[in-house]
Amino acid sequence: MLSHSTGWREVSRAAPVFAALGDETRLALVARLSSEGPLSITRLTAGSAVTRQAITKHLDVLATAGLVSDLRRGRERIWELEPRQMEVARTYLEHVSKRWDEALGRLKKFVED
Amino acid sequence: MLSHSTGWREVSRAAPVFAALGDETRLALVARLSSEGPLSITRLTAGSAVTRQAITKHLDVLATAGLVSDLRRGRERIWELEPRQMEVARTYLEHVSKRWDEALGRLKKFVED
DNA sequence: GTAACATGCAACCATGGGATTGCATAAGAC
DNA sequence: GTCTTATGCAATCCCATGGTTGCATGTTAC
Repeated sequence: MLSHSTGWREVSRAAPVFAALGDETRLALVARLSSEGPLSITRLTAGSAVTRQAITKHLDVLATAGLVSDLRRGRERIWELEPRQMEVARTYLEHVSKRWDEALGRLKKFVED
Repeated sequence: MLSHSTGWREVSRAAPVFAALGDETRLALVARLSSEGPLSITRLTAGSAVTRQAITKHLDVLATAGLVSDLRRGRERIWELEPRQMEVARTYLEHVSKRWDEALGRLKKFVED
């Protein structure tokens, strides 16, 4: 993909975040962490249908996207939400919506003239 | 995955939308459609590095997620943004952030008591 | 009607992603 | 010290996905 006028920098920053959120299991993990607060891997696994290892991999994906972070407490590993990174995705959507409205405005003006 | 107390319905609705947005090529398509307005397949292909067929497939993915819609104009197929579906993703992120804040609030109260 | 253009359809290929199983290691509990 | 619990690591499997090429079909232009 060539560098394009339409904010390519933003695209390549936001896409991985969306990709990380674009899986039901991961989105459910984000939901649980947001409502129940920081949780260990085994606790997160207990509420899910898949294996602990699968959950671990999903958490790694979320961590790579900057959506969660971990800290060690004794023998367990606690994961918590990193809501700042979700802002990247949210503002991106707002940005797109806004430009779309502007495009509609231009079209309307064009038709009227 | 078991039906869980944490808004599973919402999760399974929002995940496909995030998944559709989680690809650089597709996100770039969304960006172009938002800034330039409705465009045909060939026009969209012209600004991209991949094949027309690849672009078509990506548009199909976006359409399945409800993010774009198409209409025929003569021999060409015009694609335009469907910003309503992006609201689903945006409100989901807001929802998660809000619950996270509440969780922090509960934690703070717990520590203080 | 014929040429050029826009798109559709189908087969194919390579890679990555989601999930599993089995075993190893580290840290509390007693 | 031993047992149990929480996690890490690695190999493996299956399938979805992103991309391609080649050819067919429909539509506009002249």
